[in-house]
Amino acid sequence: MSNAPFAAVLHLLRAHSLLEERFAGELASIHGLALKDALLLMHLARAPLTRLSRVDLAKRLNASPSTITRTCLPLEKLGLVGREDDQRDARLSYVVLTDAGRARVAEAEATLRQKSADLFSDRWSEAEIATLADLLGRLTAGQPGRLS
Amino acid sequence: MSNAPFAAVLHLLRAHSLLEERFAGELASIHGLALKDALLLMHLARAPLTRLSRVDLAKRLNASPSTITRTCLPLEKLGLVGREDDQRDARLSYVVLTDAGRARVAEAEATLRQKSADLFSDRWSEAEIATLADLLGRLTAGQPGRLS
DNA sequence: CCAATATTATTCCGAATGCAAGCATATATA
DNA sequence: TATATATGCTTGCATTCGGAATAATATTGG
Repeated sequence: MSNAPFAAVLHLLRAHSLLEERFAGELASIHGLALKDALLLMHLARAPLTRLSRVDLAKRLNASPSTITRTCLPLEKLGLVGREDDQRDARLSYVVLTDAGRARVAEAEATLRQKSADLFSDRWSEAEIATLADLLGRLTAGQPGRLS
Repeated sequence: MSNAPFAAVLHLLRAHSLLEERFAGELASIHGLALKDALLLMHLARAPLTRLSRVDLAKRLNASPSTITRTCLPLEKLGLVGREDDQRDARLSYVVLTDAGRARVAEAEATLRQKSADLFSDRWSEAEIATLADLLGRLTAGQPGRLS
């Protein structure tokens, strides 16, 4: 039996811890956003009309609807997202990115890009990074919530 | 500017969500262990004398010492781990794997290996899986808490 | 048209976590 | 030796999260 799948999973779990440690702090101190906040805003920024329903956000973020509700509350107070009711379905209330939110997520994303680059700055060739991105992308192919 | 580092990070975050979703449920229902419990036991199983101090466990699991204390409590009640005081340093209290813990972690690890293999059962060559494991391993090289 | 079911969002509650504080012990320094 | 500092662990507190229950609305099937 091959050991590679198990090793890949264990290393992925460890790498995730590393990312949280390296990214969360600076993202919060510079932009006032938790990593999950930034990901939420990034999903909005990439959505048509820069808005999504809460269940849609929940699926993309692998979170429960209650988490989305609570996560959005502070973002609303900060004026980064707003609410829009659907004309045809009174149950839906979209989370929509405001202009301030658009600006903030652009800044946060720039920081994330920079820190992502830093992560590979040592002993990584461009081809290796691309291979890693490709393989990880295949792992989540067909999943909702792809964020490119 | 290359987009590969950012794509790799985003895909890694997504892949981690996928793992949690696919692994946590079955691991809990079959073995009565959360994923973090299993990882803790696996670290113990690989340690000399199958025991580690709590701060050591905290570093390896990227958790706070208080989390380790509280995580170990139920495992103690289940008889999977025990306590051992250090002869020379009265501050230390090792978490040591019991025989029951050794058996349980072996079962859980077998399940994890199987589910890891399942994760790549479609459209993945052995070489690709090995490459992914290798690249992820390089990402966490030099970090504490490597688990192979 | 009406009843049954499904969907969306929110709130409540229990579980898990980190930080800060506190306690006990060990090490370093004067 | 005596004091100051560092280390290991635990506990209290605040925060975050998911699941269940709830409420409002929509859809489906008779």
